[in-house]
Amino acid sequence: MSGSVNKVILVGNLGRDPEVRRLNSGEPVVSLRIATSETWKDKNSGERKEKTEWHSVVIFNENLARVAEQYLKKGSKVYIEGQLQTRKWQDQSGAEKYTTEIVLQRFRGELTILDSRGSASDDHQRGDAADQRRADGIGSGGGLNDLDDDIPF
Amino acid sequence: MSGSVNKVILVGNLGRDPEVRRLNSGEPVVSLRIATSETWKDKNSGERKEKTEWHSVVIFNENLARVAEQYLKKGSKVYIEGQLQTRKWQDQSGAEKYTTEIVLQRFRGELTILDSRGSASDDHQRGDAADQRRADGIGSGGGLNDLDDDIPF
Amino acid sequence: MSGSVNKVILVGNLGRDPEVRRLNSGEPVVSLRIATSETWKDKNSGERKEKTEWHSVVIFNENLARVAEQYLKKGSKVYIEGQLQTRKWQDQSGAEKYTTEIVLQRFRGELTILDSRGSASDDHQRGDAADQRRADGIGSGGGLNDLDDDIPF
Amino acid sequence: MSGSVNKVILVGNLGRDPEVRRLNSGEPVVSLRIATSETWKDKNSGERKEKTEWHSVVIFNENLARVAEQYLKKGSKVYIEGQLQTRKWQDQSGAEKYTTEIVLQRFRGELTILDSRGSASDDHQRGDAADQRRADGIGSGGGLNDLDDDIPF
DNA sequence: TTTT
DNA sequence: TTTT
Repeated sequence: MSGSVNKVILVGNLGRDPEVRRLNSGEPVVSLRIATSETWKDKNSGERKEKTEWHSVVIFNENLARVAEQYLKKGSKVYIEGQLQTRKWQDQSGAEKYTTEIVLQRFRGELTILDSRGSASDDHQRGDAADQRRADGIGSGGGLNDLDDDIPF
Repeated sequence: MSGSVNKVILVGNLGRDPEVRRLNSGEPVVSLRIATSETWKDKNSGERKEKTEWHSVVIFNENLARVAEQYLKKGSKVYIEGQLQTRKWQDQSGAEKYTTEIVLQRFRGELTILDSRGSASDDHQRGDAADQRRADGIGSGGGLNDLDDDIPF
Repeated sequence: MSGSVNKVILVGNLGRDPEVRRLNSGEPVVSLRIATSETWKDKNSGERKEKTEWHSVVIFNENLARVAEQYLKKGSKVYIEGQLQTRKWQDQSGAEKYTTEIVLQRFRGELTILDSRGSASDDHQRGDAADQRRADGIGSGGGLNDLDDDIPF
Repeated sequence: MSGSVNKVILVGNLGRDPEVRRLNSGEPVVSLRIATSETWKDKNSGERKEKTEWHSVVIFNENLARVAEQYLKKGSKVYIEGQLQTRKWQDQSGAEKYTTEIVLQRFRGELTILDSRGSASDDHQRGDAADQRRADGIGSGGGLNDLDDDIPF
């Protein structure tokens, strides 16, 4: 159809470390599990309530997949832009299932890291400045190198 | 979690007429089935290809539900803004299923009619100017009345 | 700054035909003037009111510039995605002026044509099917050709 | 015009503390100055470059204005959703000027605080957990009170 | 199941 | 004027 738009914008936190698969071509495909949540105060009880929604994100965009692999981990806060896609599959019993994912296709979508720590629940979180510069993708010093051209943030 | 965003933006066409349920309170809840699609030219075969994605939209926002009920029908083109929500349910065999929908909560979301054919809930779609003005929500003449205050487009 | 987003989404109509300039490289740069408007009913007078906002859009994205040049004209309805940019300039008297535009940079932004007529106020609007297919970018028949690979809708 | 959308989405940092004016009605109107920026590596020189864009945001939405007043300050990172609006005015010499702003109208727009330092209107930014919970709008303990119902994050 |  |  001409004239259609299919866009999802999420700001949320990773519930676990990114999962990386490789295509036959060697390109990484990264899956993220992202939580968004809303809080409100119940009109009746006066209690503060919270509802969390979990989103499955799949990154085929090669540059963004590499950024996700290198810089994201459990707890990271990200801005994500992708499109909705529903896949049909069969579980082990042969039952039909549908899964809806936010997909960042090749050359499409956006990913922006919103925290400068890079991590929340990491045991080994180093806080030194060099590490920080790497995590923010602005390190031009030694080491980041071939990824450096593509860092989109 | 503080600081999260969960937003879907769709521009697409209705695959069928809106479905209207009533809450116990009498408020309408409208379900839409919306198609978005992409076309591209296959690099190898040179063929033009198309992939259509179907989206389930549920409108709890009362004003927008009434607009959807009155003005949308199969084929209508709309701009929709809502949030992702995944529901768990059981089919008749007791198997667990998940369905992801774009939800327009009470007082939230947006719906804008993008074609000017518009007017629905009507077997006799007239093309006259008055009808058009109603379909565009700018009719101030007789008849539209109590909905008139709320028309969001 | 790491972690920033600058995004504008417009759905509106062209107030005049696109203006096309050429860079030294020969690439087209297309400027659009787009109207969005809101209508509401005045609480006191009960009158229906309307306010129109005009937006200046500049398309550096080469593929989208060519689509705009070929398919858009006064009255066309479009979905546009770009970023805000404010330019400082001097008028003939030397006074400082600022202009804020929605810019679609090279390889960035989106443009989707939302009407299938392509035009509103054209004297020569042909309505034949072939013309229609071209206007919607899905014509694979004769003539569209070298643009055909890039048509983004 | 029916069927239009005018939406701006920003993620950026405040360049200075919010400015608060009061309407005759006593409602606060808050102005923000927000920076977004892009960095890239120059193809030729290999240098890392950065371009910052500054945005003027005006919040008429009463709840969001109060949140901005209470929780934002220079350096805060926010997600903002509003609409473009261009105002004409005259400088002291009588020259015509235009200013384009991102406006959050009454009952419209969104504001989400993205950093957890957050808490403002306070010279003594404490880092304790209770303070953090308030800054994140999830504090249900004593003290936040009348704003508490409206906190949108 | 839409639209082109 | 921010942020990295």
